[in-house]
Amino acid sequence: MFDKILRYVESVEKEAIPQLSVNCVILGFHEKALHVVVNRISLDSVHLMVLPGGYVYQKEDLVVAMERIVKESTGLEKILFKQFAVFGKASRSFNREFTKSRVFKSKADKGVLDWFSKRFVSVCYLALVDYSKIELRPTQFMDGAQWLPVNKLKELAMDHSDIVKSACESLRKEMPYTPIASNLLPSKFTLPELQALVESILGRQIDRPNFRRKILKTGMITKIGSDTSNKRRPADLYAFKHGRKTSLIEEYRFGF
Amino acid sequence: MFDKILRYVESVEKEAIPQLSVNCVILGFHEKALHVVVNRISLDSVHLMVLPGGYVYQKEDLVVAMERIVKESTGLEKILFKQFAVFGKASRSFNREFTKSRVFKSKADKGVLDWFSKRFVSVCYLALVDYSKIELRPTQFMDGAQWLPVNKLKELAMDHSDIVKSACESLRKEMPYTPIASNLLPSKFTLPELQALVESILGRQIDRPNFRRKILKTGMITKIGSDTSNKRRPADLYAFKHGRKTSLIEEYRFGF
DNA sequence: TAAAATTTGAGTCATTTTGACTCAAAACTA
DNA sequence: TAGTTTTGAGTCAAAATGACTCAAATTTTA
Repeated sequence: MFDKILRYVESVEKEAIPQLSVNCVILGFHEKALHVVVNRISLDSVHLMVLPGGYVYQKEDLVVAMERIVKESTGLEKILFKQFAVFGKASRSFNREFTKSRVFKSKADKGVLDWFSKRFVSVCYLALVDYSKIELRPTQFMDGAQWLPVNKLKELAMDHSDIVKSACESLRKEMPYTPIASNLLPSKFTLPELQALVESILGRQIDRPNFRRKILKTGMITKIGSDTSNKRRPADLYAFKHGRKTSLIEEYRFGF
Repeated sequence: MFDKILRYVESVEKEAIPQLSVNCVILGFHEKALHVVVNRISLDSVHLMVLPGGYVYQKEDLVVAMERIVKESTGLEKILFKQFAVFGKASRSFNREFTKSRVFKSKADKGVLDWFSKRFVSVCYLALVDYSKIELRPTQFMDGAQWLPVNKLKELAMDHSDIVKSACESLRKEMPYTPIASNLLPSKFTLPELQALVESILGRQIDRPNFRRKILKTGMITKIGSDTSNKRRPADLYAFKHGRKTSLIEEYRFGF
């Protein structure tokens, strides 16, 4: 069991930059809450919750590695992303996860222990995707990715919980400058939906009439029809004027 | 000549994370312009202009490596810094600098060529320092660091010019949220001095009376006396209320 | 030595933006 | 049909903004 993984890891390592990894905080918006894609690694009865990530191949651009990793987990290409942090403490390895587990203790051979003790520097990206367009894919040695709401996030392995926190911080900071939301919503949406998204990113409530006034004045969205609705009074439908973005460009300024 | 360098590099490499480097964009403010610290590597008659940088040792935190590099070039500790980008294209090496130079072509042995062809992923930090407190130090194999104004920057080696540009972009974005300036100015300064700094970061002029009004309303600075002056009407002296910062915390909000 | 020029500090004012509201319309509920 | 919920539209006082003018303090120059 461990042998198989170890052989796989070692074969990948040969073509990759050693001790360097990419981790992706893939964020989507669902039921009025930000969600993040988390993978579960199962080794016998031990389960590690980790962010999607991996090595960077020698002949692969860093960004291409990131896009490959996002595609592996979500199937999506041409996503909006941002490099927001690098985690690189000297003590940064899976060693703690390894040694605190009895299963690892008993069954592990030296090779696995070595790999789990290896120091990694991780370049972290956040990726914003349309929740409704995703079909999560199990990847090799991962028994299924899943969406978890970021605010009620369980403990992830190593420092991956910190990475998610840092990603949300970064998103919140970027918010006032960019039409970020266009990548987290379906192409057609209502103002209340957009407001719920902005509120969940900023982490605070916004007065509804004021939100409407401000967001419309930026000129970043256009009304494209009515209705769709389900409950109560039908809401107007809007779309971002320039569609989805794949890079963060300062175009509009607004602050809440 | 090359042998000596090669032996040095190889000895460092053994204790360091391979193919990973840290580069620092050390910024200071002088004569109404942002300046950046640049090192000159001389190998025979070939001169490379590069940003201060280096390896990360296996037992060294990433941030500690960055601080070590800044200290090597400027002598300063406890500086304000920010990780702002990672440069990691697959083609990223000094190979071009190597092959385009006749001196390298004729004299180089295989070891040097190999090192210069090695792909590096560089984690980039910007560091904000008080220009007046710096004494630039020559480091090993570097014949002297120097301050260069960022807007009339000559071509640096590899992609280091792009790194500087990216750093300035990042600084401009951070500006409205943080008392950044406190680390780029002497502890006592006049409002016109502060304004010149802010203008050089934002890259545009600001109305003087309006600047005064806004900056005072944030409450981040206090008047601590008069005069010092040199020319014309003496200006009031100010200091940042909470001194210098070593981390970027959102405390004040203002936008120009 | 007085007038001019330069730099800094202080103030005005119309316009815009903001934040906290109310109110009505359109649907569903019961 | 009355009540509830959700969305869209509007009001209004206070604050912020941008474009100004003007006076004070100093040096320059004539």
